[in-house]
This record gives sequence, structure tokens and C-alpha cells, in this order.
Amino acid sequence: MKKPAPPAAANQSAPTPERNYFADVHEVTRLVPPGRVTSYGAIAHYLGARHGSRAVGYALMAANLDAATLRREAPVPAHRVVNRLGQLTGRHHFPSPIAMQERLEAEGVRVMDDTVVDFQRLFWDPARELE
DNA sequence: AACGTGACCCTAG
DNA sequence: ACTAGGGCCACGT
Repeated sequence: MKKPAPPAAANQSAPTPERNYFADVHEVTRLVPPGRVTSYGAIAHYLGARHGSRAVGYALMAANLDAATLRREAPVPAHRVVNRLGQLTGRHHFPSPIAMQERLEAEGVRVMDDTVVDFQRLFWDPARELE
């Protein structure tokens, strides 16, 4: 899949400047296969490395809030995004603190001590897989 | 407009 | 190996 990474230079006074950014993060996240995981930094890097990794988490939080508010299945598999060490640092932003781990385990991903087991092997890098 | 905060990451000491 | 500090981007006061 090809992705028109919006450079930070595209800082026009658009009606919804952040919509593209959120949409991009969500789109990439949707491409992470079940049973695999990626990291905030990997997504940020794929989108052009200009986006801070923190902003990726912000976008995912928004996705989760939308899902919770609309009471429907999360349109974005945010549980497949962890930090660079494989830790489930975003678990407290799910409906339940254990929802993230449960979703991962339901896909066959084992989690121990808030950390993905075999993270290196399950890691899915968009820059390498979508290239 | 400046400032603080946050699901992060890299580089120096 | 461990800890600090700075850089990164979006958002709410």
C-alpha cells in the first residue's frame, strides 16, 4: 500500500488540519496483521519521521475514545501498537486496563508483565512490510 | 501566545 | 548498564 505521507510542511490552514494526521495513523495501524505488533516509533518513522512518536499515541487515544463513545467495535486495532520495548504502555486508555492484553492474547500474542513475549519476532515494521 | 502534558525515542554522560 | 536531558508533534488552558 502506498501512503502519501503528509510532510510537516503541509501546514496550511485547512479546515481540519489534524484529520489527515489521525487518518494516516489509523490507516497504518489498521494494516497491522492480527497476531503481530508494531511500535509508536515505527509508525511515526513510516509516516515521515517528522511526526513525533508521542503524537502517534495521541492519535490512537483519539481512536479509542471515538470507539468508546460510539460504543462500537474499535475501527482501529490500537492494541497492536506498543512501545519500542514491547510494553503495553497504552493499556490504561482502553475501556478496561486489561482489555489490551486480552485482545492481544485472543490473537495468540502472549503477554507477560505488560510486555509482549517474543516481541522481536512478532514485530511488524510498516516501513519494511509496506514498502 | 506561551506553557504544560502525554499511549515516545534517541543521545550523552 | 542506568539515568538525565533534549527533541519530537498535537492539544488544552
